[in-house]
Amino acid sequence: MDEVFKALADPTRRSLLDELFKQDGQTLSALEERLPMSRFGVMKHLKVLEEAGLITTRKRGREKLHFLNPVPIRLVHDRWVSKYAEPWASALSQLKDEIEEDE
Amino acid sequence: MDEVFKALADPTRRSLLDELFKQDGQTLSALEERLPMSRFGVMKHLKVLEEAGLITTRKRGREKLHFLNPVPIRLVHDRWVSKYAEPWASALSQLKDEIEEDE
DNA sequence: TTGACACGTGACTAATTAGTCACCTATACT
DNA sequence: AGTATAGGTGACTAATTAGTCACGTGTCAA
Repeated sequence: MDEVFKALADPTRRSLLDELFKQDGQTLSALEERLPMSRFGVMKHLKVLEEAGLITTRKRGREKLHFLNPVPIRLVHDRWVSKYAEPWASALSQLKDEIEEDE
Repeated sequence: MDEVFKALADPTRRSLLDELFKQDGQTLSALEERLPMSRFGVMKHLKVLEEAGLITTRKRGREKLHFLNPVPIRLVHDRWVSKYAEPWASALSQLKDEIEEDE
């Protein structure tokens, strides 16, 4: 769980997920072309994403294909994000309190 | 947005949010007691959370009260998490593919 | 007004992380 | 076989981050 949050903390890794969201199953080389970074940097990020379970991989000959795995994000959503995102109504009352305090 | 993800990446900061979720409006000293960390460490984490907009603060005399703000998490949920969490059905078919591949 | 209390700041150290590179292995193509 | 292509490893540097500490400021209460 912690690994998922840490993996999502980096903008490069989020844009990698975005890339795979646009087109799933891309190779390392394909992903490298789209990022302003060396192949090795991309590799490292992909490794972090894979260890967090956010992507899965499959080998096809000498290529490695990368696939998005929505499961961990779903878990983060269910166990964590929804818990804090739900009190939406209370946010409004809190906003009201803040405005009142400025007076 | 990036600040929110980075703020959520640290387990200490997530547990601070948990603490405020249990009881909103706690002071620095109160939060410090619950964590195995010096006051200064907690202060730093609270600062990160505040700059990400995840908490808001209010002064009461010499105390500083900390309040949970669900808005940024809601934005993360709406703009980002839901995008990846929704393809739940596709996860199942992906799982199926993986099982087949192991054969 | 003295002393205790709650919080804040800047400097510092230690640990983690991002990114690159030289070099290597495995697959493909002719 | 020989060469190009796709990916992998370990070591290294630079940047970021976590955590602590000495010291300072504002507030309360006798």
